[in-house]
Amino acid sequence: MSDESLDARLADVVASIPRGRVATYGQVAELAGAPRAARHVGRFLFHLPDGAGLPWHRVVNARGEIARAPSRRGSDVLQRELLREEGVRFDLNGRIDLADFRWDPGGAPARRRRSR
DNA sequence: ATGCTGACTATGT
DNA sequence: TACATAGCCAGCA
Repeated sequence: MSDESLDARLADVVASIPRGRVATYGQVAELAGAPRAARHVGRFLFHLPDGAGLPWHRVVNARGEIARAPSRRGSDVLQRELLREEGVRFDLNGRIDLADFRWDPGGAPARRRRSR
């Protein structure tokens, strides 16, 4: 198996992130079959075209913060706004509480916070 | 093949 | 809690 390239699997994983949830780079990498390739996830997203149709904004770093790219400057602002529209709440530090919004794949259907 | 880079993560101070 | 350093792995020159 794994005939497809890692990028193809990364795309599949990112596309699987449910709305209103976020996943860390390491998490996506692990699900794609490369537990230590968190950095590669960033590279993959960087190469990702605008019309890829992938929820790239749902991928954040392990601290629950939005990573910033040298060339994609401004994407961090857009990302934060998109997430906020999906119901993701940011704290005063501009960070996401991963304890509540981190995507739990395969497991339970992730109960929704009573933020409503 | 060898070496550098990087939208990262974990650990130490 | 924030900043600094080391380790990782896959892509690219």
